[in-house]
Amino acid sequence: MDRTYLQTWLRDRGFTYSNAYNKGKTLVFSKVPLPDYRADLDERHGSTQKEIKMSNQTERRVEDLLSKSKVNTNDSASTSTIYSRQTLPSTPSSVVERATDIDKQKLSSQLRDLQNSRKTMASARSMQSFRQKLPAFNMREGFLKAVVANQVLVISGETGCGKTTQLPQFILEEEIDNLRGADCNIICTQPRRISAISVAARVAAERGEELGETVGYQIRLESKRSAQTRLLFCTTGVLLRRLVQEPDLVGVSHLLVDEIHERGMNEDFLIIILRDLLPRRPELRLVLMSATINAELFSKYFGDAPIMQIPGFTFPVAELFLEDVLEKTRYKVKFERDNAAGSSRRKRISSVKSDPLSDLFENIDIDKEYGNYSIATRQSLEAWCAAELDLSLVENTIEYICRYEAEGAILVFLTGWDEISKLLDKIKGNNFLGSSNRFLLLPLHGSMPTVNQREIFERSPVNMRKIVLATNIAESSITIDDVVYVIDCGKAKETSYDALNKLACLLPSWISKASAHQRRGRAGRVQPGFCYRLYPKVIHDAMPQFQLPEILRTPLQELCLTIKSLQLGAVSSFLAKSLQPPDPLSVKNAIELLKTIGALDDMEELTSLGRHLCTLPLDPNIGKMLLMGSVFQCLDPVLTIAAALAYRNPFVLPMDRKEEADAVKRSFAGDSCSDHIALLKAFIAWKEAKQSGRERSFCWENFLSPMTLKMMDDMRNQFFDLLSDIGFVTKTRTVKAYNHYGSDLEMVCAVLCAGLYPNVVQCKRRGKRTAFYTKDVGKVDIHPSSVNAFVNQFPLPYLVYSEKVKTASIYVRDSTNISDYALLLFGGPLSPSKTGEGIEMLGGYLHFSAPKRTIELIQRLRGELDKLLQRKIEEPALDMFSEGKGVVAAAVELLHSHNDYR
DNA sequence: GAGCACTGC
Repeated sequence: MDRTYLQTWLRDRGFTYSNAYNKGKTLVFSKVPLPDYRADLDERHGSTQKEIKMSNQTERRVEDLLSKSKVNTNDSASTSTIYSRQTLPSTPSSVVERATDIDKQKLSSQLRDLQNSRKTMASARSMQSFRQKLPAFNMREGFLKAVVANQVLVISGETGCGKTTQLPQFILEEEIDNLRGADCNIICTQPRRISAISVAARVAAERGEELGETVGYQIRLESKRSAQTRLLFCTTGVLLRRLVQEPDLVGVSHLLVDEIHERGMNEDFLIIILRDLLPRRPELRLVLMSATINAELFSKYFGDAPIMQIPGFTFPVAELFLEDVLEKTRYKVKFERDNAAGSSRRKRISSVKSDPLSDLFENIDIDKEYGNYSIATRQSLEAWCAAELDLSLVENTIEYICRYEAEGAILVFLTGWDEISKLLDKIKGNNFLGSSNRFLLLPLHGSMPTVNQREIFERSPVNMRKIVLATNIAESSITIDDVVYVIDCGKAKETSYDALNKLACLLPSWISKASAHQRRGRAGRVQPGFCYRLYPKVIHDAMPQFQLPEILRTPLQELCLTIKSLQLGAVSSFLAKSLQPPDPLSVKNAIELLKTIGALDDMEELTSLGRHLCTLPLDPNIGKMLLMGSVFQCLDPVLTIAAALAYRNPFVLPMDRKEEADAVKRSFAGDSCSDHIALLKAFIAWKEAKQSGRERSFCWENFLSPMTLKMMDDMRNQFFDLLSDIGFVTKTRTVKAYNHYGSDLEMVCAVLCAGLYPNVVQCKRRGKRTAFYTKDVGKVDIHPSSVNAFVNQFPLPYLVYSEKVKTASIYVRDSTNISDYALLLFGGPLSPSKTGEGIEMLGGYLHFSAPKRTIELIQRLRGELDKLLQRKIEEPALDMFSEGKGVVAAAVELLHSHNDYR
């Protein structure tokens, strides 16, 4: 049965697809119903009503300001005259395209002469002998013939076969040899920035040339390429952006898409576009590169395109499962204390939160299944709990390797920060390692400051064993060459998207077989290795073959916007062409959100705002925040906040000093009750420190990542350039020219509200504390890392947030406390209340009441503000502050007048 | 009272 069909079928019946597992050859689904948070929403907080109290003085001032200014609706400037469709200027034709045929012939022979002369160099010959050892080398002729004969080719090859560095290079050499050098334009996409750079550098070195000559790379905000560049390695995201301007990829002769087996969203999306593009570009050659594991899927998708297999080359890795590890190490698993008193595994099933794979094991008759193993091992298997990781078991396995096995680094795969931290403490506490200079114990996590430390990659000195405690980051992003022992706990935290509750989840779950294979391979890069799997073989055999593709695990608003901007037709019918189409409910949620923020109209067509948002490489909400920041003259802070939200949080999480780190973050936030303001202040302080040459110590003392801050700074510049491309700012002026309200935190928070809407939380007083509610899921908690965590009473009645994630509970991660007026003036559209004289927002979820006069005044101001904004969106160059001075001033007046909610 | 991982003209 088709998995997608099943997924929908299950969803409709309240089950989740992620509960699926393999039992023999059939897919089994456990009956864990999906909670529906919407169930009793009305009962819990539908009746709340916020009363707006506006002082007479404020009312008069607002009236006064408003009466002085009237925004004209400029009917003549219709949308179509400004944006007559996506008629973006076509890419400037490259040097090659402009060249005459004679020039081209000349260039082609120059390229060939250069290539030939480099082949004879001594360094090139040693490179050549290295290349000849790669399994891909023997496939050269067959591969090149297949590329000529087939428009689409699927290459499957394991790590170490050399497909990424060799195949694009073969094409390049062949084209240049045959005097087609001037005409060829090869692009090879990589999912990650680092691999795009390192692969390009490797290929350039193999060809004996500088990076940026015939071989170059391009990633966001960074490129090394020239007019001579014939082979470009770029991230998939860069190619997708290029497609917006150049839907037919004119001038590209060969396109290679690498790592498609990972099923990233960008790659899955690109593949749909390419399948449609191929008939329009019959001479374009497409090579899809995948791990062996699912090559057929892609071949089928492209009408049974031929598959070529390249054998891999890694050293053999011996594999031990839990039962073997127990037998070998003699470790005794202890029953959990709660269950100790004569309880059996059966009882545990009902008491511990479980999953199908864990249940599968819990239901096995140990004595029958493991008859060949010792009694001690069987007792341990009986006591072993699949649902929770036994850190002592991990520690013991490390100790065993250190004591009895030959030298070589150990890599331990764990699920997250907490496990890494606890295990580190445990090992340090037990001190089994003896003399500390014989071991190097390193935590490795994306948000830990150790991520960029050299010692992780460098070979540790002789007689010193390196032990790395890592998350999934070590599975593909970071490669540690000298690993000989891998310890795999079999789980990873995985994002999923619960479309029913519009909720992103981040929960630990069993990895796929493909992932387990990849983890094992990490032990065989330099010599034969060992993989200790801390879970039984029966669980491994029942693991799903692959992880669910990203397109089925993520909210889709940004993807939907891109589909509209590429003019690929109706979103749902386009996505239905996907390798595995997403849940229609996810698509519906995304479209609804885009309508809510005003990017799509009722007909699902792009609005003026939507067209602007397409040009920004950002999530639509953050893009809107950026536009509103430029419109309302607080560009500087909004550039920073948008960059942090789009990239990553610059605060690092050191393991031993987390209280200090929290305190620093709070001090940046001051009394703003805002994580976004904390980010902003930290960035400003970093800039100052950098100017006075104190960057390093500043970052260290304030728990900030210099690399992230640098990236944010670069992204700010990119955003400014993009805003100037669409006319919201003028390139000759600086950010300061658009920053009149940049220091006005009320205004900045109002713009945050405009961008983050409809991510609104109601703060409700419950005695001395505050409870938090959202429309979609009801009660939520403030994430403990937020500056707003453990605040008992807030000055203002609402929070806006950038992310809501279900982990241990449903958490709002980064939030900002905002007033009623911010919401009324900058939130979603207002509608008259169904019940009385008030106004409503978010389909009646938020309800405001006030005297008729006040309501009318707010509605009038909001109406004028909307008109002004609409004009600005359609005529970005409009000077709002001469046109709508009074309106903006009235809004500012109101934002500053909010009555204290406490 | 807790933080999988990537990425963008």
